[in-house]
Amino acid sequence: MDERDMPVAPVGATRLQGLPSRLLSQAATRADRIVSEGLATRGARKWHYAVLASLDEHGPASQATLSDRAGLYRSDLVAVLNELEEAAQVQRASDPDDRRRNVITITRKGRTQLGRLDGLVQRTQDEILNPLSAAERKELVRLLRLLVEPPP
Amino acid sequence: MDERDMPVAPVGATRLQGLPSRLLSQAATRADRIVSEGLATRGARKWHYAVLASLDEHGPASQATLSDRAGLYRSDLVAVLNELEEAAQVQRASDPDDRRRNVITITRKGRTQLGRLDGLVQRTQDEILNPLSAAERKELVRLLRLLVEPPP
DNA sequence: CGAATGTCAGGGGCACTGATATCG
DNA sequence: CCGATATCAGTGGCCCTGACATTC
Repeated sequence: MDERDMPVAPVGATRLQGLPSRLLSQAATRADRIVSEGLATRGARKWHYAVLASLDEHGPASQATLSDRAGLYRSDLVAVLNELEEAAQVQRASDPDDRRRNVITITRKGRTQLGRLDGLVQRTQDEILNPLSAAERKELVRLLRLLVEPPP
Repeated sequence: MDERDMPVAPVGATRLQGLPSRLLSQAATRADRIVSEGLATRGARKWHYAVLASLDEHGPASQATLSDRAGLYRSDLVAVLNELEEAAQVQRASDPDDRRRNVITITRKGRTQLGRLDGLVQRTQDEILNPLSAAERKELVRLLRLLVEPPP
């Protein structure tokens, strides 16, 4: 080691390495990369998957409710829906009962795509959680849930 | 609830809500926002803190080693150092022993700023981990470490 | 020569903030 | 009038890649 690089402070004292916010960030970045690479092989990104899954599970919805359910901004949802519509995976129809709204519906093609993505995403989760045992995986999910949705 | 928004599929079946990669992403985003807001009150961003802390703990270093230690790209480090140098928190001097390199050194002002940031960051971590007990916090850090640095 | 270093230019995806026109 | 809805425009920070000149 070069003399200029000799530690001036105790080596074990590294604040950064154990900083929860940093660990979260690094883990999330790694996870996101794995998921994104997987989805990219099917021409999708994570919001495409989230929107399709949300539509499949909860049925047709307006863009506002879809935005709430999937967890992305209404403004960002527009572009995602444009792409999904272009791929004929969703249908965008103006709501006759409330002409401010669009009714978004998943199509047959959308369900087919979702089927492909589901298995794919499941495998990416396995890859991400690979270093953890089954019990540790459950515990991690539990803890993350607490961080994300603080219980009332 | 509007009839158009009634669930068509079983409600508990939500794939998204329990997806580890999504939970990681949401938790990291929330954590990052809290940390960033805190640092912003001192005119800093997270990479400023990481670089200052790294310099303080391991001593002066070239940009390449600093990039490795702090965990950001060399190309992105340049701008961060420009800003830290402008604030007189680090010194950038060309290395006489190897004229390709710069030697980055933390200054007195840099240490002062780091002192302020340290307490601040510590409080943000507490806020982030607020829903967890002490034991749960330790466990979360342990699990995240496993995800980030898979043991050999 | 090959390899490392600092720098710049640029893209991509995402979080987030407005403004605006339309409609209930 | 007030509020919600869809849309557009734009910003900022971050991840990441590629190129380049200089120096070892």
